[in-house]
Amino acid sequence: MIDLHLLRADPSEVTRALARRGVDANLIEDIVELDVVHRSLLQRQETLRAEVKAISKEVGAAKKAGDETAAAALAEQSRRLGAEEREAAHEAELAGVALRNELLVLPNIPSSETPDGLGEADNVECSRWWPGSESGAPEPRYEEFQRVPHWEIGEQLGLLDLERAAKLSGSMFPLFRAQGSQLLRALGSYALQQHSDAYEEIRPPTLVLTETLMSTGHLPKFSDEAYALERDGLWAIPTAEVPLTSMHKDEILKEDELPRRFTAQTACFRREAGAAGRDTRGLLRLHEFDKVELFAYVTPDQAHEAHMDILRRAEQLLQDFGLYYRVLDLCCGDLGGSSARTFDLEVYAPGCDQWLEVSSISWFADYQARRANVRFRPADGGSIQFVHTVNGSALAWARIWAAIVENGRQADGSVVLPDVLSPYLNDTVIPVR
RNA sequence: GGAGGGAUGGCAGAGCGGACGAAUGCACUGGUCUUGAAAACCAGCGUUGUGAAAGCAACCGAGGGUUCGAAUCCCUCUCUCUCCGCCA
Repeated sequence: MIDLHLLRADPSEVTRALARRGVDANLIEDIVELDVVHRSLLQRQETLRAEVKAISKEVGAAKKAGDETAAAALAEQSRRLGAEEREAAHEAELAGVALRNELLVLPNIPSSETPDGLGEADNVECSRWWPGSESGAPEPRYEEFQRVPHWEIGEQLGLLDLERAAKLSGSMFPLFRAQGSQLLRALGSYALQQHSDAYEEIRPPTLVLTETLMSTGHLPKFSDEAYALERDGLWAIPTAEVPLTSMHKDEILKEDELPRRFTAQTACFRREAGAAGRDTRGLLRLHEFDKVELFAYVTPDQAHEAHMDILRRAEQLLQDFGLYYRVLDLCCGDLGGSSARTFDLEVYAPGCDQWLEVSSISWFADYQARRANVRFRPADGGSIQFVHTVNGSALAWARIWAAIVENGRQADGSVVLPDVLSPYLNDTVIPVR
């Protein structure tokens, strides 16, 4: 949610900023008008309420003085005003709900640093890395034996059983086997261990309340994207960002306990409703996948550094795995609705010859914190304000799994895994069967 | 799932129709005293909405109701504690 005060104070500035991501100016005008109406209704109600309270006091005084006639007359007057107040309250309530509903679907204001642009094609590539790139090695070239997609390798070596997965859950659900499953576990363990120096490890619930999914901005706008358990009023989380953002819901933190950093690995569930038919092979797009998330509540001053820390850590993991990747600075048009600025990390998978998005690292300013009502008390005694939130994947494992397996394929068909994973594996070589 | 108890300010805990935004204690902040600290004493000490301000309004788990008036009475829900049942 963006700040209503900001909208009141400078509607044209908000309109200009949101136009960068294609929001219609009329929508903002409507909200400003609704706000004026809402406040005047609220004021009318509160005035009536104050009168009722004042007269009620007089009733008590009159009764105490033994003047029953006066008391009855005052009570009658108060009753009439009370009826009026209820009516006013109802109107104010309706206006308030309408205002809130409009505000909830309004996206965040993009950072001034976020590049202009309307779609994917306008994202800015900031950097590329590949093994040896620091010391001037040329961009990687791939051997013919690395040009085998992971779903074929997975089947050949008994690492992946998508056919049986479909039998259980339908398409786009993975089933890892043997060393394939171990690789997945190793990836998660390695990452959580790497982050444990500064990020508290959390294992949150995977099913959450509607309001929890509201806080991050996934609802109300994107309900088609999430799995719902209607009978119980619960939603399957699309990312650990969701429970982490609401962990301190309705709390006021102390400035000196910020930043608070968390890391969590969870299953992530996505209906991928709008993506029917796209990237459906193998592990490219799944309804369920495991992901380690990095998250922090910060002060506005700490936000930039915290955002960069997550980016650095995600990149470090990719470098540890020796993967060829690029960093994209998402333009306004491709930015998620809650985000002010986002970097995407894409890994090159030689077997399917595609860049795979494996991380999305975002600064939300106070947009999510306002929805989740997470605030902090400044150390200098200033007034309470909303925290900022930042988060990013480090990393989304299914696609990393695919990239590692395709990269590591040897001429004989076996697969060599990154050395850094050896403490978590029996063997870093997956042999031909 | 069944029976019973509970939910009040940072914490503990009183209040159980009008004088309650809420006693008291602890914690915290400022002051006096002291070379400094402790103790003692004095003062202050929640959040939100609205407003230029004074002020007005809301908040005693949440939502609804009764009443001229609700922290206080009634209903529903949530969470929690104890006991029973079931279960990884």
